[in-house]
Amino acid sequence: MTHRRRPQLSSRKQPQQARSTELVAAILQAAVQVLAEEGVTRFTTARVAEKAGVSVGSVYQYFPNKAAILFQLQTDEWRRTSDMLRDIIEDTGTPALDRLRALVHAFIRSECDEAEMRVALNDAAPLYRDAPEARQARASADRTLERFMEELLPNVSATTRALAGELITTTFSTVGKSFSETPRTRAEIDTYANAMADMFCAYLKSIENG
Amino acid sequence: MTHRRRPQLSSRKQPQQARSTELVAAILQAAVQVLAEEGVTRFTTARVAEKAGVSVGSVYQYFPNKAAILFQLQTDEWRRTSDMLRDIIEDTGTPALDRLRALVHAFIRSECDEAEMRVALNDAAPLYRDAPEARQARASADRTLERFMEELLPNVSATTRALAGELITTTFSTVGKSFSETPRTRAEIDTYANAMADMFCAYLKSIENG
DNA sequence: TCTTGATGCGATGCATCGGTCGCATTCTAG
DNA sequence: CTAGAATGCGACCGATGCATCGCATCAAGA
Repeated sequence: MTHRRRPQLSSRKQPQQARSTELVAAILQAAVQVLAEEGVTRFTTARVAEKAGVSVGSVYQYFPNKAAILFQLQTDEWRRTSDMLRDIIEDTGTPALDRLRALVHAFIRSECDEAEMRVALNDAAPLYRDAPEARQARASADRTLERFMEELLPNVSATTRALAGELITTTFSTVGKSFSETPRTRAEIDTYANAMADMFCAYLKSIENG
Repeated sequence: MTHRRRPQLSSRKQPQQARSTELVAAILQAAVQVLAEEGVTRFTTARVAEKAGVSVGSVYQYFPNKAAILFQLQTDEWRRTSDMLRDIIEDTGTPALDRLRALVHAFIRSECDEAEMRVALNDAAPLYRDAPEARQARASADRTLERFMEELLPNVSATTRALAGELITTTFSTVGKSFSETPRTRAEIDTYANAMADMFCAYLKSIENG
């Protein structure tokens, strides 16, 4: 590993007047469209600006560079899904394993929604992956899942629980991404999510029983 | 989805004299180095040529474009790992579940070897992913795994077996990739691979027992 | 109304990259 | 030995992309 770029991703300045906040919103919305319709390789500041009905200069008023736009989209995405997952986890009316199943279903479904955009956003990862902001953002999402694992595996050593947690979370996240790369029907999604939940449940039971 | 490029990936012409085959080898070797040391974003034909001690023109004698070089690397990679996995699967002296465990271990280990190159190669996927050659290459690898699944789940309907097979294969391939993105010690690799194998075994048992 | 900072603009600079083309060099068949 | 094919070269071209900068426009308080 050597010369990977460490682009500045934090925003250049905050919009203050009403028109500028609308402008930023328009840029982000256009960015999503460009990403979904053209893919990363054709994702350029000029195209985003054009689709947003805005000039390139305005884009650079609020984003230090191209990667920052993509990182913003990814960050928003992470926040949305982590909120969604936390809502499911904290619904302490239903049994833990059922919540796990619901979790898997929700995640896979959400991955398949707007799949084009998500796949392209994933392709863009090398543009911001090495930035410190990205590492930090990922870390915060793990906290809630950790607590959920304590609930799922109360009678198990911390190390094996951590291992199982890491395995399960990276499984449903990476497999979900891969699954959503090809178009799926609603039925396919449900059967697949069920299979994955079955796998997790079987695994967890096998751990509890020694 | 719209304007994704469909680059020509098949080789421009075959080397005939000795020096030209050496040249092609030098190019591919240099490509691996550039990819590992600089990442996709800095992977250019000029840099590859320079590191190979060769001119750009010579590169284009045997590769129609940049994507073709990357695709060649990926294809070789796929062939190596699929050969390795087949060797393990066809070792009919050991029980099926042990072979599955060996499979997981071997794959994860190989992913962690030369991880830099593999991660970068993965980042390059959008450059050739949509090409028909790539789809075809992936399909052939599935055949052997299908047969292995028949051995692992003999008393199960074809549909559930296919589902389980797809889930397991995409799991250990995508999770392996994700796992190898951060540097790992040998011990970490083994514990993680064991956990994954445990999960698969538990899942398979739960399927067999209804 | 005037002033001042915020906002918006887009032509333009600068860099890079992918790929080509005409020519030089090396091999090999006859 | 020689002719012609294969190979190798690298300056160069067109295209594209990212980002900037000086200027025009707008908003809002004095």
